Amino acid sequence: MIPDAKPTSRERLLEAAATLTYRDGVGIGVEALCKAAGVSKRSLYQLFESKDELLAASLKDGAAAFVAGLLPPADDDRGPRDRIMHVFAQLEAQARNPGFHGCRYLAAQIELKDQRHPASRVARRIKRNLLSFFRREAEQGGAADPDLLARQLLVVFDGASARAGIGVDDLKGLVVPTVTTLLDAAGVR
Amino acid sequence: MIPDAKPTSRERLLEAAATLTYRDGVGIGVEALCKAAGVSKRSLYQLFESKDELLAASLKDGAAAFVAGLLPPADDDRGPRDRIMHVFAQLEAQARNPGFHGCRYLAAQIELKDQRHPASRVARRIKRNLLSFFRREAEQGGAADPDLLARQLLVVFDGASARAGIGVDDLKGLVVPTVTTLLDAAGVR
DNA sequence: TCGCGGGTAAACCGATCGGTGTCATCCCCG
DNA sequence: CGGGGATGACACCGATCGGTTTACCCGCGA
Repeated sequence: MIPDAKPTSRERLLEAAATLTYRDGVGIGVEALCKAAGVSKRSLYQLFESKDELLAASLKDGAAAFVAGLLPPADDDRGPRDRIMHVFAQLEAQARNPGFHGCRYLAAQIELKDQRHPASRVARRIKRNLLSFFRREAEQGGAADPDLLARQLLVVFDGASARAGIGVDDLKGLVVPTVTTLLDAAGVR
Repeated sequence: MIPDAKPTSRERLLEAAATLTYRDGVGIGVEALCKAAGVSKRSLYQLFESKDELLAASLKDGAAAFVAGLLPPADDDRGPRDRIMHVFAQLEAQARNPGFHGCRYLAAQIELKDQRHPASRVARRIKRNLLSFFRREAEQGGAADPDLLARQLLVVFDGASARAGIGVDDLKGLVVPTVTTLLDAAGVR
C-alpha cells in the first residue's frame, strides 16, 4: 500500500546509510554508500552538504523507527512499570535477531569520538529522549528518585544492547530480572 | 627507580598505540602511531606483523594495568560485597578524569565490528576475565544466581563506562546505589 | 522544438590508508 | 678496529578516502 514504487534518491541514500553504517560502522566510504543506494556521488553532494551531514540525517531519519520498535504505544493503558518493561522486552527480542549489532546511536557516539560531530549530536538527542521517557514513567510510577531510576535504566539499556551487539551475551534471562529488581528497589508500582 | 631510562621501540609503540587508539579510535593511522612513538614505520613492521597485531598486542599489554586499576588486591581481606563495590568505585573515580573515554575494550570491539579481529579477540578475553571475577565473588558471597549476578554487573559496568565515556553521564550517585541494589536482590552479604 | 532540472557515469583532486624497498647510520660485540 | 644486526629517513606502492568536475542523458513543461 505504498504509493511510491521507487523511493527518492534521498530516501535511498538515507536507507543505505542507515544499513551500512550500522553493519560496518560510520567509517564506511561514500563510494560504498552511493553504490548501495544506486545514486551517483554527484547527487549525494547535491542532496547533502557532506558525508557527516548524511550520517546525521540518516540517524535522525531512523529515530521514529527506533522509538516505534522500543516504546509502548502512547495510548497504552498499562501502568508505568509495564511500559518500562515493554522497552526491555523489545530490546531482548531484537537482540535475538542475527542482524542485531547493538544500539546504533551508542555505537555512533563511540565511533565518532568527537562529541560535536553532527551525527553525534543527533544520537545524543535521541538517547536523551529515551531518558526522558524513562524519567516520565518513573515519576508516574511513584519512584523514590525518578532521575536516578531513569539513569539506571539507560545504563542497563546501553550496557545490555552493547554486550548483545558484540555477541558476548544474548540477554536471555538477564534484562527482565535486572529491570524488575531496579523497579522494585525504586518503589515503582 | 626504573632502570630503563629509555623504553624499547617496541614498548614505545605499544604505549603510543594504547594512548592514541584510546583517544582517537582504532582507525588511527600507522603514520601517526610511529610519529608518536618516535619509531620508523620500517621498525614497526619488523616488530609486528601488521597494524592489527600491534593493536592486539597493545590491548593485551594494557590488561595488567586495567586489572590493577579496577580489581581489589588479591590478598584483600574484605568480603565479596566490598570487593565488587571496589571495582565500581574505581570506575566512578576514573570516570571523573577528563581523559576518560570509557572502557577501551568495549570501544575496540564496537569499532572493529569483526569479532575475529585479533584485537577484538584480546578484548573479549579480558572482559571475560572481569566476568569471571564477578562470578567468583558472587559465588563466594552466596548469591542466589552467581552467573546472573555476574552478567548483571558486567552490563552495568559496560553501560556505565560507555555512557560516562561519551560524556552523557558522570556516574555520580549512580553506580554505587545500582550495584548495591543488585547485590541486595541477589542476597550477597 | 527548445531548454532546463535532475539524474548518471567516470575522470579527477590532493590526502591518507596499510605496507615495502632502499640505503645510510649507529651501536654493540668480537 | 672491523663487521653485522637493528634502526631511522624517506621515497614509493596500489588502494581508498571525502569531495569536485565534466560531460552526457532523459523526461517534462512552455
